[in-house]
Amino acid sequence: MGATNTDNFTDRQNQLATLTKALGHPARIAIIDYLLKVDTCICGDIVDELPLAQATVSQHLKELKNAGLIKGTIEGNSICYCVNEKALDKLQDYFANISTKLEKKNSCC
Amino acid sequence: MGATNTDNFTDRQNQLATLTKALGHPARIAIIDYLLKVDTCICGDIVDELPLAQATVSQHLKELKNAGLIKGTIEGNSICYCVNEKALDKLQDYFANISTKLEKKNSCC
DNA sequence: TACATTTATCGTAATATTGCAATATTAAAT
DNA sequence: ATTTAATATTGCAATATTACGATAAATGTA
Repeated sequence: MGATNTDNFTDRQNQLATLTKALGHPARIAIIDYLLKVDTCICGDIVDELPLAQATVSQHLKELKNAGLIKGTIEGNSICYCVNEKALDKLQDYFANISTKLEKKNSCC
Repeated sequence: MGATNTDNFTDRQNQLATLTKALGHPARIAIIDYLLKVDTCICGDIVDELPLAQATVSQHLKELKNAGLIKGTIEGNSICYCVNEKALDKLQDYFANISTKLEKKNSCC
């Protein structure tokens, strides 16, 4: 074990879990923060911004990319990482939907 | 290592990471789905709903509770689990905020 | 061509997560 | 008091994650 059982859940559930899991680390929240803050997405500076070694940051970027939350394009010598709007929109939809459901609900606890 | 370095990130970043991490498993998404779907939150049935053993479900519930995403109140013999609106509101705010930031942004990748 | 810069990958150690059977705990019901 | 039920906890094995140094790969520059 240690491996997540995905077979018995819906695609939607697995997809949402993939996205939220990818965000489930302060370094990766910080990366998203940074990408939203800077105008240009010239991104070697992510490493300088974060309190982690270059190899570790690269790993976190890879996870965000695998989950589809960011995309990277080669820009000469370096790489330009940007947030992927579509993935973040999915998450926004999910939580917005939850909020509307909660409004209609009578809280019982 | 294997332990997340939280010291060098902001409280906000750590809090958001805690919340998203707790949602980062299909079983836990499924639990939230279920809690939002049912009217009454009598909740021993979560175990019946999920394709996992009772011990495993209990563990997932514990993680959601630790993260503050759900709360459980003793209801006689059993326990009533409900979503915690406040925590979900925080997440909604986070993603809504991202969306407004993205609208103002010129996408570069 | 040689060198510097940037990013990715490999190897490895420490720790965390996932999952379940078995067992414990707690409260209701008999 | 016993028994039954619902949940939680423990113990354990398999796997995943986190972090970093070292190294590789790729590209730009002297």
